[in-house]
Amino acid sequence: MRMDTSVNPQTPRHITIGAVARRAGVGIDTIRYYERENLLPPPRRRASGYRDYGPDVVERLRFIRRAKDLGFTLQEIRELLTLSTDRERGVKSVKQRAEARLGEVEQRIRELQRVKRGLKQLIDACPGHGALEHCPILRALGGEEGA
Amino acid sequence: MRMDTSVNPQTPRHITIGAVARRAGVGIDTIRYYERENLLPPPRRRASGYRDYGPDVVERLRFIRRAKDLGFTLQEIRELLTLSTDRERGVKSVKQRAEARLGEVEQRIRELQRVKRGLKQLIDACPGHGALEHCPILRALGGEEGA
DNA sequence: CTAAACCCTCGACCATGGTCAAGAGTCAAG
DNA sequence: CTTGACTCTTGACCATGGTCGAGGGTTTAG
Repeated sequence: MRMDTSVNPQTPRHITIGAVARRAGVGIDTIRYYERENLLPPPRRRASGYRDYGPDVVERLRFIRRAKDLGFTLQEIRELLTLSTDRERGVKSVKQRAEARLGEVEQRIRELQRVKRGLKQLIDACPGHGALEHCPILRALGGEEGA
Repeated sequence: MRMDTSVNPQTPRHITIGAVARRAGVGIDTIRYYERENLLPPPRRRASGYRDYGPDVVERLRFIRRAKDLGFTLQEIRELLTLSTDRERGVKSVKQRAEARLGEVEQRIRELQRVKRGLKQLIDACPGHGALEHCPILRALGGEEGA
C-alpha cells in the first residue's frame, strides 16, 4: 500500500522540528539536545534558520527511544548509530555491542538477585513489632548498634 | 563486657571528622555532605569550630553504606534513619520499607529479564555479517514504521 | 617557633538526560 | 497588518551522590 510516500500528505517535504517531535513522540528540546550530543546529524536549515528535517530523522529518533528502552545509554546509542553507518563492518560490531549489553544486563540481574536474597532474609527474620534492638533489619544495616 | 568504652584507647573522646572518615571508610566531604542532607545530625563543635564526633556516627555511616549497597537511595535511607529513632512504631515501618524495596527490586529484575530476552532474540537472529539491512538488531531498533 | 597536617565554609564542578526561560526572529491565517 | 503559534540561540536549572579548590584558621610534633 505504500506506493509513493514522497508526496504523502502525511509527510510533507519540509518538516519543522515541532512536527518531528510530534511524530517521534519526543520533546523539541530533546531533539536539539540530541543534535548537540551528536546523536542526530545537524539538519539543513531554511533561509530563516529553521531546522528542516527529512522524514528519516523520525526513524532515527525511534531507534534511539527503543535502544534507550533496552537500557542502552546515550553514549552507547551514539556508538551504535555510528556503527550503523559503517556498512559491512557495522553489523559485526553492532552484534558485539548487543552481546556486551546482554552481559551487563545479566550481571545486573545477578546483583539484584543477591540484594533480593539479602532483603528477604531480613524481612523474614523481622517480627514487625517490638523493640528496635530486636529488628534484624536495623541490626544488619547498623551492625551492633546496641550502644 | 561493655564496662567502660569511654576511655578506650581505640575510641578517644574527641574524634575529628578525619578520624570518622577513616573508621567508616568514607571521604570527609561525604560526611559533610550527609550532614547537609540530614543523614547525620550536626555534631557538637569544639571551641575552634571543628566537628567533634562520638563513636556512634561511625555506626551510622556503616548503616548508610550497607543500605546503599542494598540499593536504597539516600532519600530512603534518610527515612529509615528517621524511623529508627522512633521506638516501637519504627520496627513496623522499617519492615514495610524493606518489603517495599524488595518489591521494587523484584520489579526491576523482571524488567531486566524482559530486556535480556529481547536482546537475546536479536543476537541469536543476527548473522554477525552481511549488509546492515539484514541486521535484525538495527532493524528491530529502527522499527517497521509501516504506518 | 615553625611547619605539616588537619579543619572550616562557600561555592563550583562531574556525569546523565534532559527541561525551561528570555529575548528575538519567522510564518501562516484572517 | 496584526496576531498567535512557531522557531532560533544562549544559558540556567532539575535530581543524584558526591568531589574539589580557594582562602582562611587550628592543632600537633619537633
